[in-house]
Amino acid sequence: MTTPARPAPTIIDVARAAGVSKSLVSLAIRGDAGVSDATRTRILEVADELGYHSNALARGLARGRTQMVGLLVSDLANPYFADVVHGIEEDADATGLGTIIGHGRGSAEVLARRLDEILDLGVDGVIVISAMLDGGTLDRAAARRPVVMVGRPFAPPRRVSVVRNHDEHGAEAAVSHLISLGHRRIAHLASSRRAAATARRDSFERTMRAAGLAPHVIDAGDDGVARLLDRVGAPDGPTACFAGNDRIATAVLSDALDRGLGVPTDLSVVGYDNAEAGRLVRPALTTVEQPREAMGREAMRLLRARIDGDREVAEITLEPRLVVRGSTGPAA
Amino acid sequence: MTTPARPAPTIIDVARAAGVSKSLVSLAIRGDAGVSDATRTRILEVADELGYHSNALARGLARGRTQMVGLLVSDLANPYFADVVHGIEEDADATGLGTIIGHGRGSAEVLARRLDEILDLGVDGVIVISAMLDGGTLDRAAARRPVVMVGRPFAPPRRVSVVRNHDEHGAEAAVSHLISLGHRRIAHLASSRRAAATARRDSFERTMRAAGLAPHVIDAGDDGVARLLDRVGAPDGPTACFAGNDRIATAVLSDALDRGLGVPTDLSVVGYDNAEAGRLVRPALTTVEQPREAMGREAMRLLRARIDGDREVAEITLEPRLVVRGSTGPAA
DNA sequence: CTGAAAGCGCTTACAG
DNA sequence: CTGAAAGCGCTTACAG
Repeated sequence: MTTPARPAPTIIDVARAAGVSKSLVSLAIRGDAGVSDATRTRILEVADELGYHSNALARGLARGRTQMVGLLVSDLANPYFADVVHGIEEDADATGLGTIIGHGRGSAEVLARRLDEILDLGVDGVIVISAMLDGGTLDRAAARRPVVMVGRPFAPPRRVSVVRNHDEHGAEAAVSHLISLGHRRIAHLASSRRAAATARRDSFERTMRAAGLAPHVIDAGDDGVARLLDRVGAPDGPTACFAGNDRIATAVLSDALDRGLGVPTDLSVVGYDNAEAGRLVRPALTTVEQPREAMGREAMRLLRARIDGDREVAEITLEPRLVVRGSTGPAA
Repeated sequence: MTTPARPAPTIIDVARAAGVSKSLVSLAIRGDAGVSDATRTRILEVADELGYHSNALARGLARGRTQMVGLLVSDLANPYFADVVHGIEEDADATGLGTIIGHGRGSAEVLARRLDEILDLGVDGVIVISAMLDGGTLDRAAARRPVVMVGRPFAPPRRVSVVRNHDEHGAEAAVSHLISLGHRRIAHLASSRRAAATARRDSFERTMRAAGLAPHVIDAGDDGVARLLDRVGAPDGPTACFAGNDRIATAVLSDALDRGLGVPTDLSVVGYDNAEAGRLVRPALTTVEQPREAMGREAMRLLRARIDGDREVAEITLEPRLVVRGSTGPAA
């Protein structure tokens, strides 16, 4: 029916209606001391009646600060992001900062574009929850505003603070758990070539060798799950599998059950991430949990410090923990 | 090391460096005709060298348009949103609009706050992917900018366009499927008291009665799943269950298996939403799929029309479809 | 405690 | 094809 035709009331309309100058309205609305209580109350009432909303564009332009931070995520569907964002927003809410989210839809190119758009919008800082962006892109962003990354870059760009989990410790915990259950032929399904995946893989190999066992690594892409399952039950086949993330681990679980293999009787399975799906499947998934909300909170702390003028670039590594459920059991 | 100390170059810096007036720079950057190719090229080169970025705040303030739309979601972790957002962004990308996402974290109050923040930021329109917001809040937003809602409100606010799926048809398809498999004692686990849930429940009851069967409805909250499973196997106990959404359906599945019940031998289960988890669990979940990406695209189409001055408020209902998997089978 | 003035970085008619 | 000027809605010293 109606379009938002009527132009939005401005500070001038409020000033006129309240019979004061526009600077006074500005002060009153921002809660500045030095405006009498009576006047402030009256001005706020008038503003409310008129349906006045402060124009954030004009405010940001005049102040050079928007009190907004941008959150860049590469993939909304991945629940990992939801938890990190939760941690970030808890801190942001408590410190009076607004958050807007930009979404890369799984593409580094789209993500970089969103990053630019959000910087153009004048946010006071940015948290990139993704390891997708290359160093150059991150560094160019960091030249404009403070940038914190949650995740694990290959080489931390000079001007970007990083919050990540200790992938080596997480992988070690997963593999040690399997070894302590008596498994000796353990395969690793590597998730990707990114830094976190590489660290988990390296740690898998080190932990196996330290126990005097031969590490066996399979690339998860290109039918890796099928190739793994083909060998289960063979004389020298694996009795356990450490998957690079929960998505792969749940695929192993589903496909194993579809083949009539028992989990954990024929194959023990460990994932990484503690995704929600791992709690729903049966047997429920043993996995490594990153402290996602804590990572978000730390990232926001670092960003606030940078926004407030701290020049220090930091790197924070948080400890993951093993969550044991039904998908792992004693070796046959 | 370095802070983003150096103030960002403006159109004036570019003008000076290129030896032209600042209005000319503005025209050249926006690709206005009426600037010679040679001049435009030179100006763009200079802008690039200087690392110039157009200030979206200033641009938006001057033009009254930001070419940005706001997307409000109540819960990032729910994959339903990711697909709707995907559809929206496909259209937005193709039509040159940017998108920023505001996140309600499961709270109507937080969501309403984000909605305000994003409107203050001067977006050209808003898509609310949630049925959480009350009519008053939506209507107040619609008084400021065009608003489209994806989901099902109880009473569509006068000024808000709506895109939703046909819950009645979806529920009917689910129940008819069970009836055609020979089930006669079918229970419905109602998910909430919201409009979509109510529509599914009503349709369940109508479909059952039309088939001469007695509808049995259980509130999913408050241990509803346990109360349902307690009765499975009893002489007059249910042999099938239509859950109001996939989250509930997968809980039924997990809990049934934990109790040693067979699915679908002892109990057939149907969900609603086609969430990813339903594909991962075993048996995989039979469910009703909403055309989520299409709903997003339609919402964006409606919003663009409104932004371009169309005053028509529309309501679009898309058809869901049944996805049959392993969790449903013939009645014993 | 209050008001007039300049400025944030851009766009947009309007003259040349 | 190019330049000077006003204005978008706010904030911020600066005088009173």
